[in-house]
Amino acid sequence: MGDIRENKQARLRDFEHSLPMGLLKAREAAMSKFRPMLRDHGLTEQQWRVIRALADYEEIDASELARRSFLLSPSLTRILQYLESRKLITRSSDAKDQRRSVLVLTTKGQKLFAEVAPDSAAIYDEIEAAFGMARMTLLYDLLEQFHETME
Amino acid sequence: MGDIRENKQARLRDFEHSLPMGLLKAREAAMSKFRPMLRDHGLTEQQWRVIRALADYEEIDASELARRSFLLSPSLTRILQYLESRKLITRSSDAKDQRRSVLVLTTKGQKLFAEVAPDSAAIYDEIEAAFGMARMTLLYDLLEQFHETME
DNA sequence: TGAATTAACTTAACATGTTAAGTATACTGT
DNA sequence: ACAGTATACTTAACATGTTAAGTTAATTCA
Repeated sequence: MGDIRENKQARLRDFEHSLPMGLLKAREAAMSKFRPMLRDHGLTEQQWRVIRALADYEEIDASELARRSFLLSPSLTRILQYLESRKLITRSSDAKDQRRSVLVLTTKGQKLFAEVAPDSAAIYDEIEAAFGMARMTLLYDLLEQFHETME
Repeated sequence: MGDIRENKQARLRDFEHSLPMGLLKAREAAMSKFRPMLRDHGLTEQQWRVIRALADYEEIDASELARRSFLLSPSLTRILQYLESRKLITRSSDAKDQRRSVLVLTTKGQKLFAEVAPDSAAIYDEIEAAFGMARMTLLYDLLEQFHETME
């Protein structure tokens, strides 16, 4: 029972150093690297998540898009309205199920994606280089394990 | 160069499995355990962060409170107005520096803290038991390292 | 087959996140 | 002393988070 270990456990009891706070701070640290770049492209991080998900699929319905971009449907509804107003996406209703909307990136949307993607990748590369691939994958694995444990 | 490792690296390139998304999902998984309890007590997670920080200090000014609760000042301003309207805190201005407000938990606020704290601790215990102390501290350490690397 | 239920959104209401601008007080150097 | 600057908030404006309720279309099953 070393003091070091006891101190670590004690710190995790201190809410400023709790796991939820650690997750929040780590994410904020990461996103602060991306936000200025996205801002220069006129996008929020959530709008970029949607565009990125749309770029991966020819067609995708709103439910699937919400899952993949990890947004709640009310948020997604608003974002899709905005992206449609900027003519970055088009919506149509699924012929086989009129409840579903099918979203597609317009040419303009694809163009924007092509512009932002390299900048995004460059920042990701920097982060990876600074933190190291080994710790990066270890951290990601732990996050996934944690997520699974919480289910 | 095992395939397993290459796959992991490839997955981290897939934004749905990127580190920022992993951080977001892990945090959401954790907070979803706390939110219903906080809701029963009539608090949001941010309001609870503020109350918790206030409970740790006799007196604290808004800047320090923002740092400790990890909130931006505009958010904190609104939250303090709300908590004051519920008579959970009082504000006064620092005699030595009129720019600063000094926040203090009222008796009602202390009472609420005393009610919520055990429920919060219980949930934290469950999470700790489920995920294990070893992985918990490892994950937290990695998060701190990541945070430091990003500075 | 048609009333009840479910699914896929959308709207509403309120709280917070984020950036920029505004206000009042303190400090700094001449 | 005082003009200039910095600090500590506060306000504003817009976007998203979160929960609840509403709407329309599909599905179920008596």
